[in-house]
Amino acid sequence: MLTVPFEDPDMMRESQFGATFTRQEDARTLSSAELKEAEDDNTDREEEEREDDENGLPKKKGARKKKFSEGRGERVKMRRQEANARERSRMHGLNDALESLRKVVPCYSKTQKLSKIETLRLAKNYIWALSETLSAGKRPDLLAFVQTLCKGLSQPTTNLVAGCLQLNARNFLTDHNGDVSFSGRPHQYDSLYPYPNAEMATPTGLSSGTRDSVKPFRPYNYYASYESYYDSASPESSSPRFDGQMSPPNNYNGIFSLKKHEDQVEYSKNCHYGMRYCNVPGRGSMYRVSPDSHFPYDLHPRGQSFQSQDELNTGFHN
DNA sequence: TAGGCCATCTGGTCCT
DNA sequence: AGGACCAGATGGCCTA
Repeated sequence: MLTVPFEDPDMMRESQFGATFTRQEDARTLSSAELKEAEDDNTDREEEEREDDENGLPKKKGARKKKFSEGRGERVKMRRQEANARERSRMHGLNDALESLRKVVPCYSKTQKLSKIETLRLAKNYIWALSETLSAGKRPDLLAFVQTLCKGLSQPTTNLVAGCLQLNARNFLTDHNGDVSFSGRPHQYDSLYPYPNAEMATPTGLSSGTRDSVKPFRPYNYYASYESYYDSASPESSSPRFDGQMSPPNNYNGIFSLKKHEDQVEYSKNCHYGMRYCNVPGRGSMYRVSPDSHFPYDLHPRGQSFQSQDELNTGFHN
């Protein structure tokens, strides 16, 4: 099926026989004359190959190829063009889907788009991190979360995440193995935990208080904290490798706070972010909504303003 | 200038 | 036969 009108001048930008045109360029449309010329070229080449035979016999086995009738040749080229158009359309659809993914993944930025591969990696990390959070049933370590997000991402992307998080990228750079390691205290970390009663497992010593326990402050051992929390596996465990690259999200939005981009309205409509944590009829929310909810990881019922997230966002947005 | 990323073309394969 | 999907090739653009 033709998904795009064949006549669509934009879609039908043609670069027959190898030439390529970018979307911005005013690529020419192959004229029928050019098509005919190309066809003749091919036919001529075939003829030459046959004539090259020293015995004067056709080089190619079998009966001499039936010369395309003009009508058939045109039809073949037409089908090629249609196939090209379909392929373009298909790839555009794929790119649209990728763009959608970019928007729901942390650190969406219109100006600094994540590459395709980085988007996929980040999405995978994001899913993995969220899954871990859910299965753990407790508040995860923020840095661990970030580190998980950055696993396998490129340096620029990691920096981007860092920028979003207002953290120093050095704090969660990857080592040579592609692992994320933390080597310093995130000075602004406390600001991410504005709730005095934070009960989740926060980086040791960083939360202003916990109900479970108060762990000693170990400023240079966050990775250990990360490992303990995500001791099951790393995102890599389910994928072959990361090529030692890591990529960072653009803003803190999807994860620790709502993204403040143009789609925010849509989020509200579609149970995006905020949930993705949609209300469950009769229960208010499918997740616990505690009065002393802790920003990054607590879930809020749709409709409630993510005030705390917004507050945090002010610090995260570039 | 090299390398990364991307869009497009193209031919092959599979499926309906 | 024709469409979807895929991967390789190619060339343009951008950035370090």
